[in-house]
Amino acid sequence: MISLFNTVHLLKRLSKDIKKLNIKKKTTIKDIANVLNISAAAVSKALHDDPRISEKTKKAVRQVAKNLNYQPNHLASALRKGKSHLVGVIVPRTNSNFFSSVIQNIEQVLNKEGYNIIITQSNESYKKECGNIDTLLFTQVDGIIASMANETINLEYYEKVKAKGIPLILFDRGENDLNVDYIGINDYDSSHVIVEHLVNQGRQRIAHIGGYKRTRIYNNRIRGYIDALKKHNLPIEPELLIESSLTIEDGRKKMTQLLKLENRPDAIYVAGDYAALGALQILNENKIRIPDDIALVGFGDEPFTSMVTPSITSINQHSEEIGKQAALTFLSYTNKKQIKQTLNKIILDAKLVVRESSNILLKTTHK
Amino acid sequence: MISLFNTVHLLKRLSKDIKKLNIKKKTTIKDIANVLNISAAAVSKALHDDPRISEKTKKAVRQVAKNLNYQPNHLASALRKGKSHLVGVIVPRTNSNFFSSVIQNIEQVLNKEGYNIIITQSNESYKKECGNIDTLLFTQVDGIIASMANETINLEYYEKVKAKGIPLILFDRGENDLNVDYIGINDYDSSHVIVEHLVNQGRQRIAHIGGYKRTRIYNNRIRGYIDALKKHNLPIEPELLIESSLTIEDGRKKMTQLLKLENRPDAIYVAGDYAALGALQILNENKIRIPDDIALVGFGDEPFTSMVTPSITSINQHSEEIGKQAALTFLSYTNKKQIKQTLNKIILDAKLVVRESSNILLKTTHK
DNA sequence: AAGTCTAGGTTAAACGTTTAACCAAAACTA
DNA sequence: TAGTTTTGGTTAAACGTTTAACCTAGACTT
Repeated sequence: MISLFNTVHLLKRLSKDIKKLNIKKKTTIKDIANVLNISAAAVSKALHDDPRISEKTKKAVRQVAKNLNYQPNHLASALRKGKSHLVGVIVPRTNSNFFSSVIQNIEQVLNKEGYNIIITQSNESYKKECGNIDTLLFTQVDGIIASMANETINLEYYEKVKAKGIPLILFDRGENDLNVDYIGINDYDSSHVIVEHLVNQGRQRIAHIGGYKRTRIYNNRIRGYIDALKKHNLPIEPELLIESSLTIEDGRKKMTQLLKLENRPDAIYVAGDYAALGALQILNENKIRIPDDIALVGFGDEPFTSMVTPSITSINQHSEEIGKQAALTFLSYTNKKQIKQTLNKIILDAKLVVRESSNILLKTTHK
Repeated sequence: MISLFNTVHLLKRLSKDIKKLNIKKKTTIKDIANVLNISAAAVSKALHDDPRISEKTKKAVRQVAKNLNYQPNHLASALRKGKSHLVGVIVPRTNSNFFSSVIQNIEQVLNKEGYNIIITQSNESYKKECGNIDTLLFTQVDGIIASMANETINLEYYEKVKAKGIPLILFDRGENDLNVDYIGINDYDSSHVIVEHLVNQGRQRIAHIGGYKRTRIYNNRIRGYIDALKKHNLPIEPELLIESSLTIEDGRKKMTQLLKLENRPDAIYVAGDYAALGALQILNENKIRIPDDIALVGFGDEPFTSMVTPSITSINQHSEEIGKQAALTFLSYTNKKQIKQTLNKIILDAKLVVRESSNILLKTTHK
């Protein structure tokens, strides 16, 4: 009996020892503690520069940590502290200069503070977006920075995030009803700037291919367009105001539609660069001179606006600034223990980048 | 004395109770256990469909979990199991159709298996890339899928990943020396396909604006270009083979350089779409007819290749397939306990997408 | 000399799961 | 009927940190 017991016991010990030898276990705080003959707690404190640990010990700990190639186990500390130091980011797609630039800037700011980001794409689908939110909550992110899908109307899922008590920050595509922080550009004013520019170029019949009215930002652009026309005493004609999904294809379709009008516009303001590109293609294909016959203005300042012929005038949305501000807004919550969203709307002024498609002087110039 | 003790004790209890009441603590496995009067372990097993738990109990557990809105704490299970279920992805930038599409497909495949991805960008900088790797290792990712920066020559950091014993999978930009899995297209063959196409179009002097020779994929494209010329008995002239950083600007520069030649080429094969765009701009600005005077072929099938005038023939790199295969390759390691990278190179055949810039017949056609 | 600080730690519990090892009762076996 | 399986769990330890609470030796007071 004893012998059997001993054998079993021995085997157990043996397997444990083998494990120790074979699998190069990652070094932990305990390993450091063992080497220095102090407690693990002391090591933890030393690494966090706690005032109750002597400078001598701290130095020793740091040295041994380096020697053993110690990498703190982020999961353990996250579990203990109840914070994952992960921030979720939801965008319609990364494959757009605007979003990828925003993300890059969010990352830059957050990395400095020890946060990492998890990027997810909604592909403009509400369903996918809900899935993204679930995934992020499951991963225990400490906050979510999002730009909503075009489709999203139901805010239930976002309320869920708020209910969890983790900070939620929206940018570009947001909703006032949610009562959370928002960073974006002044869409209403941008329309004014564009109309003003076109009027200065001598245009009188300005059409607008806008986004979905139900999406707040596009609605603002439409309102801005209308008010700006009023301001300049230009007629507001329903046939010149078209709602679009703003894809390339739809841009082509809506432009074709405008060309069929008896009284054609002499300028088109498109609420998105991709649709503006579609419009440009149709104009080119129909040998309509840009901007001589019809001027064209897009929105978003996507890189391709300067690549196509003629290059397209567009609105720069300050993606860098938006990303930075979004990250900073998140960080402003991390200190406070009691999370209480105090509304914080940051509205940036957009910048018009004038290119060939709306400026006759630029047309003939070639670098 | 007793009274003081009691007071202190009471205060402690009180504060604990207040905490319980006030802060809506997330429901844990224990809460479910309490409700059902079973052990936490049983709940855990029930949720994982362990055969040793009765169907009745499982149902009850699932029901209570739902009622209490239970969300498993990913950090805790990750800590316990030693896996974070996070996969790191490193790309030069997300702001390119190729990479963003690869990422999207990686995500799709991994999400299904319960993995999330952390995307980081190197911006083609070796230094940033090292930082990315450190960050990912710190976050305890279970694996890394990467496409290396142009700059990267020193493989020390990647060796570090291998040393940690976590799977490393490279795509597009990889290095044979690392001896890890790789998924990419056949660059050498792609060059053959392109040259073949141009020869079929009657071209005799084919130039190549290539990438850096030290980067394996660009080197392969160059070798393919040379061998294909040989195969068709076309002369190999050093002045027609140019090394470039493949940015738009450099594309412009190198194209300008080619136009200065006494004996101009009648076709240009550019190893990247952005540089091809730069070349296109120069050709357009110089009123050189494309493809009549000079045909143009790019590489990468970026969306803008079909947006510009004329549209640019290019090579589609199967980003979807690359992403999927990379994810699947990672997953193939997650089952095995002993991680032993068994070389697994997946080389896909690329597809030539012929557009106006290299096909006279298409030139006049408009959809 | 007795009391009080202070420096520099130590101890032990906790974060929420998972899992190896154990166990009691019921059901089967021969 | 005694022994063996099976069923359906339970217990307790472990993952690596953090942190509140405690401790001790020496220095400082008065």
